[in-house]
Amino acid sequence: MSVGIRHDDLRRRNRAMVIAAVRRTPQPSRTEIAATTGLSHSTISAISADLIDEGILAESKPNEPASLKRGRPQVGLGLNPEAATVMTVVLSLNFLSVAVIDYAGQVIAEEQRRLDTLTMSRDALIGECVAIVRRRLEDPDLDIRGVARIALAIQGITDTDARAMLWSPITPHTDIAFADVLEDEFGIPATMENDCNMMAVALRWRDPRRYRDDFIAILLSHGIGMGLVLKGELFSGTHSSGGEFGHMIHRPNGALCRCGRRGCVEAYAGNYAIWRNAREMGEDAEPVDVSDAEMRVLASTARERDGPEREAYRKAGEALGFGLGSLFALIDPAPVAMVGVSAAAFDLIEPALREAIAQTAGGQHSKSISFDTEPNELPLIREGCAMRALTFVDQQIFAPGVQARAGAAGKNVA
Amino acid sequence: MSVGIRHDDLRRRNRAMVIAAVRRTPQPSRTEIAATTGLSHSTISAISADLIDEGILAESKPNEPASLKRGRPQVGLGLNPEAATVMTVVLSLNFLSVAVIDYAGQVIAEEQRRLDTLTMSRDALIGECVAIVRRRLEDPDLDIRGVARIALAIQGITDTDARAMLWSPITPHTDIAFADVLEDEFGIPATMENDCNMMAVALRWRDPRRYRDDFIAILLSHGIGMGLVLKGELFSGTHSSGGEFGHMIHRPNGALCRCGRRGCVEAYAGNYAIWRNAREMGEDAEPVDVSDAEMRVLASTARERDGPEREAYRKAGEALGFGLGSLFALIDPAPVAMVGVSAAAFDLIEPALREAIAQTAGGQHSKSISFDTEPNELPLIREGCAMRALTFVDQQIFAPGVQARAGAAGKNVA
DNA sequence: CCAGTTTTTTTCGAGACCCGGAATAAATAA
DNA sequence: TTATTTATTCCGGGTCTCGAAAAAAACTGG
Repeated sequence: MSVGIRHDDLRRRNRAMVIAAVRRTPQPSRTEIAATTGLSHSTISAISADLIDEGILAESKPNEPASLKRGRPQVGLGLNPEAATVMTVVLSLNFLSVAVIDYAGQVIAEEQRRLDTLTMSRDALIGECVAIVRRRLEDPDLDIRGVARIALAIQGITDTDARAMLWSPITPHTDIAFADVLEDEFGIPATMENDCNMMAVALRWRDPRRYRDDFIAILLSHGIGMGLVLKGELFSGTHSSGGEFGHMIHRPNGALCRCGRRGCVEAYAGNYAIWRNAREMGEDAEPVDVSDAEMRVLASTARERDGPEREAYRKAGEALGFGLGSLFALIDPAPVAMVGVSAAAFDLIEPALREAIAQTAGGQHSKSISFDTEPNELPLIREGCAMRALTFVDQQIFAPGVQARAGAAGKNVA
Repeated sequence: MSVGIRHDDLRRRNRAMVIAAVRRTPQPSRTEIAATTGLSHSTISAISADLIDEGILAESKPNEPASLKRGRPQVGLGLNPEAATVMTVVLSLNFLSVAVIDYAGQVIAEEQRRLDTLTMSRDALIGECVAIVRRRLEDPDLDIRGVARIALAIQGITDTDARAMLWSPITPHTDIAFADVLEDEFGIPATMENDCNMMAVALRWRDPRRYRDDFIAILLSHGIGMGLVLKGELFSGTHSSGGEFGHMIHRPNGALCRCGRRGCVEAYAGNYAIWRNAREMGEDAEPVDVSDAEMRVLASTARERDGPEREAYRKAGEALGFGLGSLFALIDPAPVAMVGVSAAAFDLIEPALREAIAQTAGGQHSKSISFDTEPNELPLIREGCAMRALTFVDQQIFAPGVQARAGAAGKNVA
């Protein structure tokens, strides 16, 4: 049941909109902001004066007088880097990394650590996360007046409220409320995000032209994950982070998947699936970890000669193609970004993928569907987390009067 | 790029909210409205006074003084039936039906017609629609001061802007901009809706408890269609009405589908698919029309004895189950309503469906997924159209200041 | 170099809206 | 009849946005 707009909401929303406009565009002038938001010049003037007073925005120095135009030169507004700080925590297989980011989005400190996530106890895993955050918070080199928000990303399924990890391939433990743990420990609002969703968020900030309102980010790694932006909003399931593209059914009762079921897309296109097909181990072979280096060797072998390696990539392409076809039947085609180590082998995957997709209802214009590749997922995930945390700060801290707690409240704007 | 909230938007939105509150609840008092919208009593009082002045709302007579409570009795507000009129046009296989609905949602006139949609020329089909609308508009018995909006529903794919039918199984013609045709002809705003989406809208109005924020309506008829509500909003594709559940891939290179491709869910669960399996005609048999009566006979045969009929329903259940499993992998499980003639045979479908869904990632709690059945789709579609048209009137006509044109503007609130 | 032109930004007054609290209205209970 | 309770309206105050006008800050050109 949607709620009425109270009078004081008005200013709050318009403030948030101004901040968002400044974050989106490099150095917008007040006039530009007025144009994009549709508000009057006077309003923008008043709001930006407030924001500058509060130290959230700053006028940029007229260092570039390359105006060339006639009238009064417009003065650009920028985010004040010192207005706030956020922290990102990315937890992936055997790897934990945190970064401290200033309000303008620059990394000001980071730390990375290898650990054995698969065998660690639940408490040890949580403990490592808490410890690494604490080390960054207490770093004497840094004058962190206060971290305003922490965004964690993990490979796996998270809940809709962005509080907890429900299930993850990197650890045998389930239902860990990381967000609550960090909030209780440090008193800083935190959210728990899905890695592929963060990839999608990052892609949108990196290239808003290509990744605007509707697009798909697919992680081709050990498992297959997806982040989906529809109508400008990050898509999530009704209870969980959803978008488990890798576990759509490709062939009923087909190959054994890491999730224990059969016939999932991942059971044909995940690293372990490509590996066992290339080694002709059979579709029921127990999923094993394959290093990125091994996958790269596999890909070059497949490029060199026609053999089981090439066939394995073909099968992966087929599974991805039919899966995408089914997805497109539901949401219509959209630009796709392939991310992760197997994205570097997309040349081996693409032919079979396109052939499969052309046989589906969603693939009617399969020629026009465009794919982009990005072999390295980690930087994307970190960037996405940073933007997500900063966006929360924009909306909640600097546009006061709204209840905190992420997820439901914050309308998943990517 | 979202736009700022201007000062005059505020009243407009809050007016729309009050109207929505009155439409949702039977006879809410001003106090109740204040509670549900979160606005103050004074504001609600002012807005409702305006709306009553304008003839949009009306105070209900205190015909039921069954107050039982102590203080001043609350006076209920209701929609003034004469405030406006809308028209629904439902176009299905060989059948055209229109209804005139008052502002309170009561049918005040209707007309139905059989026609041979499959063989009609494009112009004849459009002509019939225009003619039947014209007859209702010019009906001398009716004092229609003006129809404020027309909602058309058609079986098939429509575009995101709700202007045109892109493809439909009921006619060989494609890309008919019905909404534009009617707007040009009568000067009344019109939208073109997908039949299954309207089913979902209607279900939500009929039973808001069960069908609240997330649910699925599946049409089991000649073809398989779906209407999907996620997070309280009607789901649509990026370009088309989307949600083509029937054309998700069940078995790559499997049975021949009406759409010309192979292995779609519909090729196992559509009426024609069940029919050809029951008759053991093979999966490549050309799809044929099967009457509802014939399907009912088939279902009772399947109930009586174990044979190809029962096996056909089992296969349908399996396809629907794996399809739902894939869908649930993407959106998480949600309540499902099965609508249409084969919903009456859901007892034959359900066992295989549940078995299949249990083998998928989305079906983890398959026991708890609840199915409801409704054998008759037409009344649902009509109701959905009526509510859709009325909601548009609520938002656009009576809360002025917003650009007309449906689709994009009107945020698909179900 | 200074007045005119152009463009951006700020200022100011007016109007609209919402809110809280007080006042009023309309019923029941005693 | 009076007290009590609940619903609705009225009123004063505060805040917001807007449009128009003024001010600011450049450039242009004689």
